[in-house]
Amino acid sequence: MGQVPAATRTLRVLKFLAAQPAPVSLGRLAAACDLPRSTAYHLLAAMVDEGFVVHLPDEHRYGLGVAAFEVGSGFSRQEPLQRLARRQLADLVDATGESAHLVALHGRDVLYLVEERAPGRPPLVTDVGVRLPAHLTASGRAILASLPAAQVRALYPDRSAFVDRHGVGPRSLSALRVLLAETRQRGYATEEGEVTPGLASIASAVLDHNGHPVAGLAVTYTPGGGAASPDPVVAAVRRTAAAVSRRIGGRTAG
Amino acid sequence: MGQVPAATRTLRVLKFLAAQPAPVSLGRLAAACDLPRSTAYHLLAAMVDEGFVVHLPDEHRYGLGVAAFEVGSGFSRQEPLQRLARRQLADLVDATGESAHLVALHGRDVLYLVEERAPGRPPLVTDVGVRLPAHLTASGRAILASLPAAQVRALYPDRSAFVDRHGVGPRSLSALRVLLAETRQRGYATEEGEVTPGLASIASAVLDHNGHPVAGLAVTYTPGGGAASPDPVVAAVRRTAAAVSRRIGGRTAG
DNA sequence: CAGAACCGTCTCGGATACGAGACTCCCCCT
DNA sequence: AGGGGGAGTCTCGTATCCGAGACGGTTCTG
Repeated sequence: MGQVPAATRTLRVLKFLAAQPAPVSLGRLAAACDLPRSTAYHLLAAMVDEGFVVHLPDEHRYGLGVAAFEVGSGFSRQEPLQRLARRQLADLVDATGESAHLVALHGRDVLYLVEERAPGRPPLVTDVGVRLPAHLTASGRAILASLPAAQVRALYPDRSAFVDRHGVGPRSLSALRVLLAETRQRGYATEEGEVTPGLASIASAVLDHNGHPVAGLAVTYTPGGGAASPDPVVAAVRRTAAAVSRRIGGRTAG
Repeated sequence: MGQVPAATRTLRVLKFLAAQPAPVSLGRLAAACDLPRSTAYHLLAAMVDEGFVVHLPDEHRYGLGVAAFEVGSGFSRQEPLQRLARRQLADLVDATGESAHLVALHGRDVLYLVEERAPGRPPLVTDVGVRLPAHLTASGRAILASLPAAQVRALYPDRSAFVDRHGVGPRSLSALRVLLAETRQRGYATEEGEVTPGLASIASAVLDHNGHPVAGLAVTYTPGGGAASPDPVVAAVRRTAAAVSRRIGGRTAG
């Protein structure tokens, strides 16, 4: 648990609360975060004081407070990932002649953070701020492939999680697992026509310093559309993802 | 600092980072949060591990990480305040026959969280998700009036912070201070035609258990428009705000 | 080139924060 | 009524986390 248990636990509690659809009781929280009861009270009291948690006395529940919201929008305002990746994405576009983008995983969706369009390329459905189902996009698959299996399972508890856009793509957890295993084996993620018919993508994950994915980075192109073999694109995408990973002190994938 | 210093400090660091327009150096952070340097490293290491902070090694800066974003959107998903206040707002609308809403302060803006329209009343410019300058709205003024003076000053560092919509409203920090002092004296906040000409509002703040405002609650009406004196509305607004405050374990204002 | 300023890492001893546990309410069962 | 489960609060001793400080590296700056 590192060197600052109280801090780590506080953050874990925050993440746990953020993952809940509704405020939870202290019992569930303590159990889920593996906290002694008295410690849970200490922590929650501090979090309430700082406005990160609201206590709902007559429901015996704890929910997220407005400070949590402020922190979240602070991320959007600072755009640390955008700041880091924009230049590298532009270089990638120059090198490949194709459009590139950066996404973050958000629940089961990918959220487009940066988009660099190649001149003379068709506009994409994607745009900054747009969300798409992660399991259908190359960048989403790159992220999912770097997650522990347990987390993927938690994200996709049943078949209803597998929406599709054009009748293609995985429809079950086992199908997704096969896809992600192939992705890891291959060393990069792909998608062909599953987001937009006629367009394909190649993606790789940006990893932080303990190998957890923080973003996905992809190039979208028209397969067979005059472009040469995708091999140089693959190399460029992987190189760029590794470069961005390095800039956040992360490991380089694979 | 309560009983769990490490947790409290972690949260303070998060709030500080969230308030910065760009990633900051460790020196500035340690100074601003009044942390010993080595402690700051301990904390940041834990926060980086949990994904709440990104370290940008070649800029010597620390910024918010994706976990911060997830926590923020967790608040939006849970809607703890909305959950608490919706019913009370509906009762308020029934009692007054006027439209009512709940807002949170976000930077210098108020963000509309819940809106209950009274039947047969004109639609408002406000709608859930809309932002308006806090110093022009009644609910924003109610919140600002409950904040320590130092925080108000920090929010409005210079005249450029004072945008206006219809040429009315405070244009300087001192004018705002007078307005807020009047508000405190009066016991509730008002606004007349500063958001939309021809409409006025009466508001009161929702306070948490240490008296900090977490939301503002207002009724909007047409002044002199056939309605009786605003006194019963004032009483109803204050009663509702106190009721919501109580539901989050807060103090009742005044 | 010297010096200052800052960043990141590490060590280690003392103050203290954390966790076991006891206690009280309150609510929901039979 | 009696019993059980869970919430909230408090105490207290000790294992352990925090902070002073030293060290090395790098970047400015005069």
